[in-house]
Amino acid sequence: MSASAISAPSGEPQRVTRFAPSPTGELHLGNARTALFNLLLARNAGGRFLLRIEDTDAERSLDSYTTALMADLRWLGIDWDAGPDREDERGPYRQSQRGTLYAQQFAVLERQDVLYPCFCSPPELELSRRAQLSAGKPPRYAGTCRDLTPAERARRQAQGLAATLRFRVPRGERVTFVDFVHGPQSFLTDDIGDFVVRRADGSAAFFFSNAVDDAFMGVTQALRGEDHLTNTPRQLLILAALGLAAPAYGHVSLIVGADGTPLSKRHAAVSLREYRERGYQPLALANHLFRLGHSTPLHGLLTLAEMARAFDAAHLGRAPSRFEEQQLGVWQKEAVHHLSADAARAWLAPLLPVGLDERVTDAFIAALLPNVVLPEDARPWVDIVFGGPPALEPAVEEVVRNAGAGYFSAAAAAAARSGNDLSAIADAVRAATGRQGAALYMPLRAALTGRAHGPELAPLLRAMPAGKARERLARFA
RNA sequence: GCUCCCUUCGUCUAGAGGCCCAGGACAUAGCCCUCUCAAGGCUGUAACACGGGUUCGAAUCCCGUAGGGAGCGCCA
Repeated sequence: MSASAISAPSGEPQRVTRFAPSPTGELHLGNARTALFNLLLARNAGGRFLLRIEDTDAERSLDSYTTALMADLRWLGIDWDAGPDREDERGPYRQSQRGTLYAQQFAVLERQDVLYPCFCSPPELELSRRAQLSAGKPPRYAGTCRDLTPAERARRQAQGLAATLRFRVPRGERVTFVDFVHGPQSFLTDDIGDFVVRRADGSAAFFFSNAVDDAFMGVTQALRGEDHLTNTPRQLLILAALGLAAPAYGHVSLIVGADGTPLSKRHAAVSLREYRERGYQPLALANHLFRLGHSTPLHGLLTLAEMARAFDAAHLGRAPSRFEEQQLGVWQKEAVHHLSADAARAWLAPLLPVGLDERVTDAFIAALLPNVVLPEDARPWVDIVFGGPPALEPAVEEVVRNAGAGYFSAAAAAAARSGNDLSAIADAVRAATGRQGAALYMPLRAALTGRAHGPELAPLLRAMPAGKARERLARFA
């Protein structure tokens, strides 16, 4: 669905959402879901979706992560109206390139005296935090530099001490807002310590750059992880001091593992890359994510466009959602079964022997697709169908032994006559032995594949190179 | 420690005082179909964390308890 397929109700400002990752690692499930939800939230109202890279931490941010992030998002089917590779007048979309704007806004705040330089060193701050914690108190900034006189500030500056800029949080006030997922929220400013808005190296800190960018980029709805909920008052304070409009904030619960603890490598693969490499379909992942912490009356595999139409922020969950790979597997199976012939070929091609005839390839895939969830499920069948005669697994040894020589000589003869036509072979065996049902088919399956279970025999046989079937049947004659 | 968030079947969830001895989907069990598996059809098992209130009536409102999570960073 294109952004213009649904137009915003006239008179209402266009909805703008964003995904704002920091390029300090691989895109993981939680972030991918946040991105998806924001995309859907925008598209649902015919709005715009932005991608902003929060790379203010020069030490940890890597360009390669940004590139990978964008590739992962696109793989999932998420595309943005504006972003680092699609700049517009609200950009640039990399925070590392927005220093001028931040400097202007710092100046606005400095004029109001809501900012003050803090000369405390990281070790000092760490010490203070630890002391407070062990005294059973909240580890907040102690306010050491809050009320320095101009002379004291000048003296420290003269010593060459690098200063951060802190936000002077007012005392005794209450910050309220309506979280569009959780409802009304209220925080006391006395519980909030003065926080850093500009680092000693001059770069903008998260609370500041994130809030300012949302305002200047015209973001109307910021849907993010619940870990940001208690930080929201700080950002509201900044925006209020700047006289900028805040977006509506909504916080989705975190994704947890099967045991209810925060999702980690211990539970499952957490990066999108791993799922992609294991052969998961992007649509499978999107469908699972769509229903994780979000509910819809719709059943079955949905396209991104359908998800956008059905997305409803009112049905965003407040409780943490457990990520279970088994559930993802259900969507994966659905997605695989819905694969077009071309897509299925592309999906399984890496497993197939090179130089295979196109018709054989297609027959093989058609036979196998209903029985596989991941490419690895198809792997053994490549050998069974295209390799040498398969050894019998123990479960079917007796099936073959009990069939009797007449069974297989009839089968082999039919195979020689009619090629890999299952019904011709079955007819011949039926005529020769009088068998029917499982007694008729199981020895064929066993001799042909070595296994008791597998894809349907007729299509599988069509994929098998000529002569192979006859050879396999003849070996028990 | 302080502040905040959360708690309905195994899982994702519906539910905004009577429509709920709680509905759906997936998972799971049984049956049917069937050469096996898968698919499909039918049937079933299965949950309001706990304790107090308020009310004629509570999954829904209030208080508390327990458990889980987040934040309190010159990380985002």
